[in-house]
Amino acid sequence: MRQKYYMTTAIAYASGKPHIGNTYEAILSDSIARWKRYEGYDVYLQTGTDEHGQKIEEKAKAAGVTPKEYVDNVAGEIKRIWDLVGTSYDRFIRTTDEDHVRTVQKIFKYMYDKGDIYKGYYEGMYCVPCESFFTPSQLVDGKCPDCGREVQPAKEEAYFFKMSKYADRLIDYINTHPDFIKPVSRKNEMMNNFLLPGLQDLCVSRTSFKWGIPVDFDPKHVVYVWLDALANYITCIGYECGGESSELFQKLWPADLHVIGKDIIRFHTIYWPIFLMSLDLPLPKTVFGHPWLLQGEGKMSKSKGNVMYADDLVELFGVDAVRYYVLHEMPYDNDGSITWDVLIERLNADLANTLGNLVNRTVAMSNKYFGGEVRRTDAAEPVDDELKLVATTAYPRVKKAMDDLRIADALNEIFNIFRRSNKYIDETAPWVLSKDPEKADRLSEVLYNLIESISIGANLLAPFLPKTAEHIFGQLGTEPRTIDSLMTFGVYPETGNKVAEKPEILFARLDPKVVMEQAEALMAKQKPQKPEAPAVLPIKDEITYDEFAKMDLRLGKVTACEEVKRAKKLLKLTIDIGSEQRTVVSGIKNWYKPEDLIGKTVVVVANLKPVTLCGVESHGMILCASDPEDKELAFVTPEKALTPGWVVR
RNA sequence: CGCGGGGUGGAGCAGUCGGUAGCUCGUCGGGCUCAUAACCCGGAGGCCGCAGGUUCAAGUCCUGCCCCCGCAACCA
Repeated sequence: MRQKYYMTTAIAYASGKPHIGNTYEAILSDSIARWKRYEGYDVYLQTGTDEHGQKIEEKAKAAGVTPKEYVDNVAGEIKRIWDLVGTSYDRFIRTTDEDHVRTVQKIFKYMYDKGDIYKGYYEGMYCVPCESFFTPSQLVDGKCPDCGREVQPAKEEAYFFKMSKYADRLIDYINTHPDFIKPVSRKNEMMNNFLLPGLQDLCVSRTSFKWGIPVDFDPKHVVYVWLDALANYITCIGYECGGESSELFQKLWPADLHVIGKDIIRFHTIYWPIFLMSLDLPLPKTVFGHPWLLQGEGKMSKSKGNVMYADDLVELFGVDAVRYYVLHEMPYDNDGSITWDVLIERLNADLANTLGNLVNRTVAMSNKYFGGEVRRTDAAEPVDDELKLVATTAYPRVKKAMDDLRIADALNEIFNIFRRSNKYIDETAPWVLSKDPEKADRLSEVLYNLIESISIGANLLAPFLPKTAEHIFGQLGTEPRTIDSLMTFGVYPETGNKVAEKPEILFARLDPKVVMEQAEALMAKQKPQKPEAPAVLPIKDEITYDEFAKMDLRLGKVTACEEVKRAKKLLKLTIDIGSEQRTVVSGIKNWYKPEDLIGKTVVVVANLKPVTLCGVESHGMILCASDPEDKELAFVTPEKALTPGWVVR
């Protein structure tokens, strides 16, 4: 019986259309899955969408549709893109699927009955985008410690999970299972930052919004999205909480590999294992946190107008070109990057020149010299040995790279066959052999060696570029073969086989000029709304004198000034306003050095409500003049030296 | 000391156990003509961020420092 291999992608958050960086995970996982299948495993690949949460509820509201309508639309889009890039998943789960919802409710109840979840009362600060609560001590400068955005005070009755109960077991598991977290650098991060300092109990329910899985025995609560989302890995294959799980589940669990982005490692290596322990289920074998695909230097974002989408790329270059690029360009531990010019260069150099041209010239020669008939003659020469060696040792090398999840290295190993083959053509110079009728056997052997080498390469390539591999098989007049046969040279029929009559272009060379024009057209579509900052800002709405008179402006003299630590733009000023020394924080570090300001007389808004900025309380603000884009800035100062405390009006 | 990632020939990256610094692209020169102006060979080009230290030997280990990038963060 074949050994099972259960692997998953993270389910994609259905808040918007995924870009090529998100799509990378599907392509990566699919390639691993196809590779494992080729190796003989009985692979089950799971993917899907994560569809609950306050953020989606809000997005739907903004779009004027129900949350369900909203996620139906986005999930459809995600599935379409996953299909487009050829993801060979066995199930595409949605967290709104009925079976998932039901099982999550049971899981919640089970944990509650077991005492791992208890009801409490939550008082704290809530960050909407992160869907997380924080205690005041966890906040950073009064902001969300994860994303840094505004948090709102919130109190709610809530359910908590006793994380601490399982922490020791988890630490022990991580320490005794070196393959659990990959790459290892992430493991240290988790240990040092979360586990060793001590885990806090996790709030696992919400009452502040509705779009989630209701807790069935207390329906004003919905299940925390992460508990909901993570559970997909077991609900998807038929886990039955407290009952008889499906055969599929019995066979597949525990998962062999969770492929996830490096940003959600914490959820997968801490919370998820602990939830599983609570359910008395074994833990997944490996969690692989892959790096991100960045656009050039920076992250892709709609506001930058630099987002690249898989469907656009596929339309321009074809599926396999896109797959090749993202797989090849992604280092193991560092973030990869995608830009239009590197994309063009890669595709031309590797796919068109090295691979496409190789297949083309080989097929062309075979037709030209032997009418396409392939025949092995055993007219071997020492020069053949190295080619054969490269071809027959490629599989173990690729396997090693794949076992380490180093996909880019694996591809490189495969391309070494093609590079070596091109060189072999030069070494043997078939066009010279063809001129001598005596050398027909040798010529035939040379072409056989090439065709066999390319076949081996194409077989290895199939998990990564399935369509291309098929295309090559068609060109060579052969079929996929078993993985073990790749270590034997000479599996291609020794006689009686024919290659395609006319070589077909595998990958056409791209003209950078043309492609860049298309690219710019695409990018331009993204940012239609880009209002140029006007030279002069419009005048604000009228106010009454009384409203103006509420402001208390005073002259103040700067007596001390220093930088605010951890802040890039802030200076902390101490200002004598006659009656007292005021501390004012101002975002003018880019324009002034602290020592420049000491002794200056400035205008202070003296009755402004104090706020805390980067941990420093600012009581008042100083008046500055600047252009609309804040390129130039100067504080306002009286034309004559006057006494601090005097009123400005 | 907010978090994280880096500094290696023009660009992008590899460098596992410390032992002659490699790969892809580009560039220059040459070759070939089967092929998609493609393919093959060769050259140039590196104080491996800086400074100390350990060592027979350091890109690799230790200490300190500098710089870059992403995220976050407040411009009251």
